[in-house]
Amino acid sequence: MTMSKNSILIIDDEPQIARLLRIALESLDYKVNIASNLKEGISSAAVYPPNLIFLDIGLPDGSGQEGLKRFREWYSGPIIMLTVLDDEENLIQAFENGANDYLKKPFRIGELIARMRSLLKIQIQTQTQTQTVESSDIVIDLIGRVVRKKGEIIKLTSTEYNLISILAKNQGRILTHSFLLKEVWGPSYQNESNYLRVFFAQLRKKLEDDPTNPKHIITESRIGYRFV
Amino acid sequence: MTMSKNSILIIDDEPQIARLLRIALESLDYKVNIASNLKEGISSAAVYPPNLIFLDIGLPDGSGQEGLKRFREWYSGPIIMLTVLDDEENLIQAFENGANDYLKKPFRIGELIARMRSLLKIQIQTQTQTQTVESSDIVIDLIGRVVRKKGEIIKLTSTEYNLISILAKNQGRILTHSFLLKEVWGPSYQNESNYLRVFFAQLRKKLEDDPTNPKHIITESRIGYRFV
DNA sequence: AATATAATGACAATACTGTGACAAAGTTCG
DNA sequence: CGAACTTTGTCACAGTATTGTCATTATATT
Repeated sequence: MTMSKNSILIIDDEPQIARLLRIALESLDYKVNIASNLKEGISSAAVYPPNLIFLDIGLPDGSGQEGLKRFREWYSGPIIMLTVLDDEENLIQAFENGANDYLKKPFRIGELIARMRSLLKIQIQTQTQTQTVESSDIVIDLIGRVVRKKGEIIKLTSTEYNLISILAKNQGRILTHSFLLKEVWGPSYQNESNYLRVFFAQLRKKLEDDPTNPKHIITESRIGYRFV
Repeated sequence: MTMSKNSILIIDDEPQIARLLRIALESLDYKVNIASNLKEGISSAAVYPPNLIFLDIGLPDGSGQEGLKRFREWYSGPIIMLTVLDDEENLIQAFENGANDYLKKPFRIGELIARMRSLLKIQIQTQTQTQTVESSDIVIDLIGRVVRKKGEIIKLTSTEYNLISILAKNQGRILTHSFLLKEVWGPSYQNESNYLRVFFAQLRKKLEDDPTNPKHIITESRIGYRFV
């Protein structure tokens, strides 16, 4: 398996910082690439997309904020900004531009690694990629919270939408009753499986051509439901 | 019970902090709930799951770290820890326990909101690994609880799936009658080996090309069954 | 107050499991 | 080698648990 889950790109023009990071990260088995300016960083990431980027704000060939925006046009992984400026304005700007964290130099290496790991665990959802799930004539727009059938917008209540969106995000998988109840109603509702019956009936009435013969919302008896 | 997109739960025993946050967040149209201890916070979240939680580490009724762990048993949304301690050890522990950010009091409200928004944009990954067991044309997705044969989903009942999944997890190994009965039906069914006969017959009918000549579900006479 | 949405309970329809009877295959032993 | 025995496979049916449906009440939302 050559696809590593742990490739990190560092874009920083201060060699001591870059070296310090490389040593720390490589000792934890991360693969580290270093770029000393934005142009180099972008082309490195284009050739070999890393799983996470450290981006210095004070780069010689352009502001890091600009670089951040340019990365966000196509790069959806986590980006951690590094900076000597402790300027709230700058920090807010960075988050607005799509940064996932913002660390002030000098940073504590333990903190940096903890924050990096936390970001590697989660999945970044960028504004650019319109996350939709499609199944024949049904399209679920997870960002717009809109469900269409044959192009027509189907009006769903909030609970109905919450339910179908979880199913859609896990298309093809069976989701158990208790999981669905936990996700939509909260952990204290895990035995109220009649809620599911009622709401899936409504969803099928709205989404299926023949609600008595569902082709999308499939029940898996004694287990749960599945969306195909 | 409605699930607005912007409900925030604050768990903090300092009323001034909670009030400050409430004012700031409500002015941005977030719905704010406040709990002054862990127990209250957990039950509030259980009844009305928020989209993000602020959790103070220094709570009166138990360490915030403990609370964090308890939340992470079921709550998958973002959690931001608040603390007066600037202790790296504590911070690392928090991230290991599943925190998504860690802010030191007194915090700057602009920074707090920028970090909160950044977390609300992303989606915490819900165990989206995909453990599968394959055997020529049969693929068993252990997380999705789905079995495919030549790509087609084969509809299995819950008992059928329980049985085949145990076999799949122990691919190649012989599993005894009593072991299988114990695992699927419970320890008091260890002599009901006719159950196995019936259910394996059904599985073979669904999964084997020629059920009378099984190539995957193999009988080991007088011992048990095996999946290859 | 009017409307929309959610929760609840009762009942019918359906799917699944358990059960026993018997057939087929495999094993033991004279 | 073949009869007696043990184990495994097959089938159909009944009992049971789960699911779908509907009507009604509670709760939010406007």
